[in-house]
Order: sequence, then structure tokens, then C-alpha cells
Amino acid sequence: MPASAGVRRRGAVRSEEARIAVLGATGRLFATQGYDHLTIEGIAAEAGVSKQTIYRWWSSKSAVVADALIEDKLLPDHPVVPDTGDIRADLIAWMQSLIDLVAQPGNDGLVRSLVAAACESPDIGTRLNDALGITATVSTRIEAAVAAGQLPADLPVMEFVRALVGGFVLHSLERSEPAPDIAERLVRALLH
Amino acid sequence: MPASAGVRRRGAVRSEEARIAVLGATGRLFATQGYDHLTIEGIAAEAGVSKQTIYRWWSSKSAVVADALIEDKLLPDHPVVPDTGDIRADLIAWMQSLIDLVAQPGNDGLVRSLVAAACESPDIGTRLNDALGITATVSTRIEAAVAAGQLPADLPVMEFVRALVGGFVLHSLERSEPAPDIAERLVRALLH
Amino acid sequence: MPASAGVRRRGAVRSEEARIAVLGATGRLFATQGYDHLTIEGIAAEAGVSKQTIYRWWSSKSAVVADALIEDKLLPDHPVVPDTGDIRADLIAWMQSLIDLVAQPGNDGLVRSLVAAACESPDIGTRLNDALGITATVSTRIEAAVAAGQLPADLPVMEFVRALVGGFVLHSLERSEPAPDIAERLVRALLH
Amino acid sequence: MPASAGVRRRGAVRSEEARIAVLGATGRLFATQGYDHLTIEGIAAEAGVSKQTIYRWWSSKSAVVADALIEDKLLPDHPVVPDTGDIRADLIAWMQSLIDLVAQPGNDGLVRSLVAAACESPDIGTRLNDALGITATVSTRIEAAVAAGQLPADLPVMEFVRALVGGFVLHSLERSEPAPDIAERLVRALLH
DNA sequence: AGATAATCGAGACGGTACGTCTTGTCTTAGT
DNA sequence: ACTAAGACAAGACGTACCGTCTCGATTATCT
Repeated sequence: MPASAGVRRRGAVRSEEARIAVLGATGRLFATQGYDHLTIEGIAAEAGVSKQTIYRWWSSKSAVVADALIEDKLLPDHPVVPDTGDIRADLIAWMQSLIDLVAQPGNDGLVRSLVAAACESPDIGTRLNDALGITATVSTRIEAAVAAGQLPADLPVMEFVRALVGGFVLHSLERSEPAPDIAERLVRALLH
Repeated sequence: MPASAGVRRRGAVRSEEARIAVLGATGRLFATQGYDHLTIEGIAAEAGVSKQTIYRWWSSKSAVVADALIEDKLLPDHPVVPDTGDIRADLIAWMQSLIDLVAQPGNDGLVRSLVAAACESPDIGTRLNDALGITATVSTRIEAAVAAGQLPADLPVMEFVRALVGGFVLHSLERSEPAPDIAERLVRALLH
Repeated sequence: MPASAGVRRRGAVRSEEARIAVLGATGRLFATQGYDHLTIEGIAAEAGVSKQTIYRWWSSKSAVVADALIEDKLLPDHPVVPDTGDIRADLIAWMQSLIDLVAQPGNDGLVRSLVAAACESPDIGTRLNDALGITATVSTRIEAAVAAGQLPADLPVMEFVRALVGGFVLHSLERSEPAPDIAERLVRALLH
Repeated sequence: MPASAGVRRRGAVRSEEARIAVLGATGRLFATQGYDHLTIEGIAAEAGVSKQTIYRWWSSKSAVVADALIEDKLLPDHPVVPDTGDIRADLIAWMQSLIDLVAQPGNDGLVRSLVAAACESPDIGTRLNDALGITATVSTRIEAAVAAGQLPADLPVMEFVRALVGGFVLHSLERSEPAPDIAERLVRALLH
């Protein structure tokens, strides 16, 4: 009968070094090449790790990406939602900074890559909202507005956030011209 | 003297038969295998057409898919938006039928496939809204509601629609449990 | 009134211009790219002629090449065999000039290309000897030597020539170092 | 302590099984289809091996063929040169058996295929003489004849052999009628 | 003058094979 | 035990030519 606590199993332990190298390499390549052109072999080479080491711990490319997403290797810092008391102005400001972020050179295609990854993997899909910084910042702000009576008490916050982010995502997929007032219009579509 | 306009160039003319076979095959395979597992070789084989014939007229897999999308080979019939005078009830009904549509066996992953295609191709991205039947049916209904005074006159209709569909898309990507009231909550998030 | 014999058939007549363009293009491409890399499409493009025009008059690549060979489009001028009375010296001199000819830059691979063509086509095979200028010049010289009593009367001239040229061809296929006395050794192997 | 010389590198070792399968398949296909119709894809399929495995170890079709040639996968057993003391009769007998060999059904085109391969590859060219069994058997017999005083002491043996085989090769390329005394005439051209 | 028949260019067509790339599994040696 | 290296079977990629075919224009002969 094994000891109740952690009977450290035999053999060498998983190399934390390798794990970090893989996730770091994934982040770097994701940023430079996008999700589609990411390859397991490329990650292994960039990380200085063997393919088998990746396959041993992750089941697929998207699993690696999902992990890298969790560990914040994939994205630049998310903008935070300001809180001036004016929920509409705050959301517009936040949406604008989100748009500015992905409009920066180098960040081109970042949303597309994330969405492509989400299409492949339920894991990433689930975390897509989080990845765009929503739960942590937007939901909180919305709930504050609800509490302040600026928004109806029965507002389905999660769906509200999804609609907001979804609108942004669809806009990104269209690669349309950067209409200057898109942030304002998008927020106004929800807050009328 | 020949007709003024087309100075018909020399050489054999493009085979309409081949064009149709390719788009048809694309539609069939897209439905059964999804966008990711679609291959040019597979389409060529299914269509009874040579690869070169595909590459001669389309530049990539996504270009073929975009064309098939235009020609309505990819999607089952879109639900139409009812018009009972109650904009909220109508949108909920429409959203519910959309959800039911993609919940049907065989249509699983259809939205994911479409979005994946949109990630690869600006063309498809642009048409994604149309593909989901929006411009044709939803926008019209929204505008009617605006005209009827049920929605503010300055509502940015396009963004409203994008938010609605975007919310639906993000929900689909999450593959979450089929919450029964999701249609209602999504619409209520926008119409509060 | 037309010539009595030829019941000139109806329709346009074969374009001599096209025929010449094809053979000329064949010669040019054969010289620069070798037989293997010669393509019908390449010849058609170089000649400014449609593929069908080639296929209408020639059955295959090798048929075109055979024709070009006959019309002397493929080869630089063949060296002639001198006649000083000394058959051995004459053959060595001729062989040496043959070796020098194919050693010139640009003529590299010419023999290989010819032999490759001969491997594909009986026609070209038959004419390979002729192509290397043998029948016309060497045989005559040999026969003169036979007549002069320098070579046995029952010498099988054709086989003698074949052995001489065959030795040269095998030497060319080996791409060995250009041994300076190879011409002399080759002739001495036959005239001992 | 490892052996001084080969510091065995890491990773899986080359599969001898695959190597043999490839050369065997090459031999089989070469015999049935000839060099021209040999394809890498065909070899891979016949050998039950992936194309990449072939491209990893050989640079081209001709390299595979050259290897198969070395390993004697391509040719039936070469006739040996008899030694009755009569060099002329022996050579005629050998040449006749060579001619008979390639005249057998199934061996048709074997010489042409070999020569075609030699045209493409210096390697094969170099080994073409060996492939026809010359160095091993003919040269030895010739040298014996030289030693016995039947042939001049300064005879360039290599060139003599090349002329003999070259004559045979040119004869084969011509696909002429099987003259019954061709072996005798060819040898007499050299031994007069 | 028309009809007929063969030419020519251009180029689309279904195919085969190329050589490269990636995937996911496996084997071997080093730590 | 776990890693790095790398070979392996499978199969898609996009390209190059193959040989056949269709198109419209042109040219020549026959009625």
C-alpha cells in the first residue's frame, strides 16, 4: 500500500526547462508567423527540444497553443477598462485601445490567429474570451455599471461581453478599412 | 462586323462543367469534413477534375471555398427573420432557429469551419456575415424596427448585427453546453 | 492547270515557316539544355508555335529531334578525316579534333544528349553514326586505306567504325579526365 | 569507453530494411519497365517506403539506379569469357553470349536503359563498363593474351575493351536486324 | 460566290510525376 | 526515466509537362 501522500514515482522528472522552452518558442513563433504557419517541428527546433518531448506532453499543436495562451506567452498586455463612472465612455476607450493594439505592425493577424486556433480547439475557444482580457477586466466593469444602476439589473453580463467582443472579432476578420469611429459605433450598438 | 463589345480571345473556353463540379465537390466535402480537412487533391478527386484545373482558376483552397460560398454550395438554407411586430421576439426566434440549425447532426462544426475559412481569407471574412444570412434578412428586420420607432433612430445597424452574430459565433467556438435560453439571453444583452 | 500527278487536296497547306521555327528552336534548346530537359512545350514556346502544330507533324519529342538532326540543326560542323596516306596518323588527328570539339565550352554534354536521344528512338540511333560524321568521312578514309593495302581486305569496315566511335562514346559517358593521349590510345587499340 | 573511431551519433539508425527494399524495387521495375519509365513514386510504392525516405538517402533517380547497379540488382548474370587459348575465338564466343543475353525476351531494351542511365549520371557512366562485366572478365582475358604474345605488348587494354563494348553498344542502339555474324565481325574489326 | 477542308495560334482539359513539407510514431544513444 | 536526435510511412502541397481537345481565324481548293 503506497503512502497516502506523494509517492514520488520513479524515473526522471519532467523537465520544467523543456516545458518553458516549448511555450516560449510557441509564443515567439505565433507572434512572428501566425497560427497557421506554426509547426510542431518548428517549435521543437526553436525550443531546442525534440519533437517527441512535445508529443509526450501535448496532444496536438492546438494544445500547445492553448497552454501558451494560459501562460500568457502569446499576447501583449491587454488594455484595462478604465472606470470614470461613465460606462459608455469607458467601454469606447477600452475598445479603441483594443483596436489600436491589433492595428500595430507585428500584431497584424493576431486576432485571426487566435480565432483560427479557437476553431481547432475547444480549449482555446473556451479561453478566447479570457485571452482577450475580458473576464478579468470587462466583466468587472460591466458588473460595476449594473450595480451603479447604469445598466439594467437583469442584464446577461456574459452574453453582453460576448456580443461586444464578437462584434470586434467579426470586424477584425473582415479586414475592412480602419473606420475611425468603429469603437464608438460598436459600443453604441449595445448601449442605446 | 462583329458585335462591338467582346473581342473574344482565341483558344478553348473555360469549362463551365468543370467549374460547377469543383464548387459542388467543395460544398460536399466542406459539409462532411470541415474546412481544415478539405484538401485541393480531395476536391479534384471528388470533382473528377485535375488539380491543375483548380490551380488555373483559383489561387488557393480558401479562394475555392470563397467561391463556393458565393454560389451557396456550402450552407443549408438560412432561417429567415420573422416579422410579428415584436422585434425582440422575432430576433430571439431567429437566433433560436440559427442555433437549432447548427445543432443538427452533420452541421456540427459548420460555424467553426466557416470562421476558420474566414481567418484565412479576407474574401470569406467579408462574406461571413452574408453567409450567415444576415444582411439579407436581419438587417432588413432591424431597419424596420428602427423605422417603427422600436429602436433608436441613430442605431448603427451594421454594428448591431455584427454584435449579435459575433456573440453567436463566440458561443459556437466555445462549444459550451446548449443552454436552452442562450438565444433569449443573447438578444436581451443587446435589447435591454 | 495543276501538275498532273499530285491531286492537291483541299485546305491550307503546311506552313514551312512553322516547320523551320520548330526545328530551329529544337536546335537552340538542345544545345543549351540538353536532350533530357527539352520539352515540347518549351519548343512550342521558343518557336512561337502551338503545341498542336508540333503534334500534328511529329509524333514525339524524339521525332522532332531526329528531324532536327537530319537538317543539321543540332550539331556544329563535323571534323573531316585528313588523308596524308598514313591511316593511323589520320585517324588520330580526326579523333583528336572530335575530342576537342566536344571539349569546347557549350558543347559539353552534346554527346551525352545525342546518345540519350538515340536510346529513346531507333531513328536517332540509326542516324547516330551519321550524326557524328562517320559514314561520310571516316568510312571513306578507311576504305581508301583498305584499297591501299594498309588494312586487310576483309576488314569489316562498318564494325571497325562502330568500334572506333563506340570507344569514343563510352569515353564521353565516363566523363573521365581529358587524358591527352586518349585519341592515340583509342586508335592504337584498333590498329595494332 | 567507446571505440576510438566512430563516435556513434544519436538518433535512430538508417533502416537497412528500407535500403534493401528500395534497391530491390528499383531492380524489379528497371527490368520490367526500363529506365525511362522508372519513377521515384513507383519505386517508393513498390518498396513500401515513403518518398521522403528515398530522397533522404539518394539525390535523384539516377543515384538510386547507380546504387542498384553496384549491388547487382539490375542485371542478370554476366557471361564470362572462356579461355581456350584462342583469344579471337574466345572473344567471339563471349560477344555472342552477350548478344544472346540481350536478345532474350524481357531483356529487350536493357542496354538502352543502362546507356540512358549513364547519360544522366557520371556515376553510372563510370560503372557502365563494370556493369557489362568487362573489367572483371574481359580485361583479364585480354591481358592473358598479351602475356601469351597473342597480342602486342603495348596494346592499350582499357581502350581495346572500350572499343569492343562500344561497338556492341552502338549496335544495340541501332536496333538493327540480328545479323548472325555480328559478333564475329565485331571482334575481327579489332583483331585483324 | 459558297461550301468544304485543312492549317494555324491559343489555350483549357484530365493526368502523372516531381521534389518539398509536415505529421505523428518509432528507435537509438546520452544523461 | 526522460531527453535529443533523427529515421520512418503517409500523404498534401504547388509546379511542370504530357498528349488531347476545342475554339475562332485563315487559306486554299472544289463546286
